[in-house]
Amino acid sequence: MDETKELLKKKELRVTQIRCQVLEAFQENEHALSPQDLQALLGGLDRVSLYRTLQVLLDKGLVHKALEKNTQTYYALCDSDCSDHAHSHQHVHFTCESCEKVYCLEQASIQVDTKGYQVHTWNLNASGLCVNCR
Amino acid sequence: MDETKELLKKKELRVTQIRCQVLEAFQENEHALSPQDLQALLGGLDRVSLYRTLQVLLDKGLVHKALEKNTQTYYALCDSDCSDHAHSHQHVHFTCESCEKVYCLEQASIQVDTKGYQVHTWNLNASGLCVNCR
DNA sequence: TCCAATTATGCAACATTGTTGCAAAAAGAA
DNA sequence: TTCTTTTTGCAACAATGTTGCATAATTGGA
Ligand SMILES: [Mn+2]
Ligand SMILES: [Mn+2]
Ligand SMILES: [Zn+2]
Ligand SMILES: [Zn+2]
Repeated sequence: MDETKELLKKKELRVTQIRCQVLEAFQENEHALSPQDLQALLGGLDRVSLYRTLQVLLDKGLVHKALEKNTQTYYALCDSDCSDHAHSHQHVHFTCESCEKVYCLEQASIQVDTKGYQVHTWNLNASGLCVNCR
Repeated sequence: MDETKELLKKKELRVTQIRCQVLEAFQENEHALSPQDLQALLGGLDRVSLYRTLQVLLDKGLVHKALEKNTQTYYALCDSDCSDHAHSHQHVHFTCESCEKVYCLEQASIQVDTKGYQVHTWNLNASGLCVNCR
């Protein structure tokens, strides 16, 4: 059985064409994807269905929002230990100025002192040159 | 002469009503403002004129984008040493989960190790409780 | 103070992104 | 296959932002 089918069944989601296609697109790309990227990759699929598909994958902890920029939202696959109620995404998101891809840097370490402001979550969007373009 | 008029003249911008109003709104609020906030504060001014005004203030280094989230862009006053070609905004932006205001934390310190990715600029959006709501 | 040149504003129209309601289609269980 | 439930696709709508163009305001100088 397909890997994507397994993912969906584990989350008790129906296996549909669009969900498989979207998950496969993520698996075939190491960088985050915007809804527009997905539309281009998957060839003119319905916008509404795509947004609803992404919402379902978000809700079930299969993808997460990697970057929200300029009305352009990017998504990336979650870690296998993410679930409906426990999304843990305290990692750096990196936009390459050369290839314009958005990467999740799970391994990056960060230390912040916000002096009086009590931080619950943070979202660090860095940009520069990725390992491939450097 | 008004403080806002001086700011505009220093940047060789014409002194107009909408520019003064927008700058005053920023001066009277310690937190960042969205175009929608400004429309509400300044009472139904034209949307197009507001966006063009913000763009001019951006271009001249009078304001900067504090946060871009969910098609909602916030702006805040620059430091006095910002100019057309030298915007320096490597500071933390903080969204309070209680009062929903967006603050610039110039004093916060941050250290990131992105292991192989060469960071030119970064944008840290933290959320939690601000000093007033804590 | 008024004029002329330049710049800024307001309006209409449009673009993009995303959402909602609803009927038709597909998926899953039996 | 057949039935029930869920998902999809379409139309319509909403919010945010942009562009072109005519009108209005600003500024420097007569
Ligand atoms: Mn996740
Ligand atoms: Mn600035
Ligand atoms: Zn790159
Ligand atoms: Zn607060």
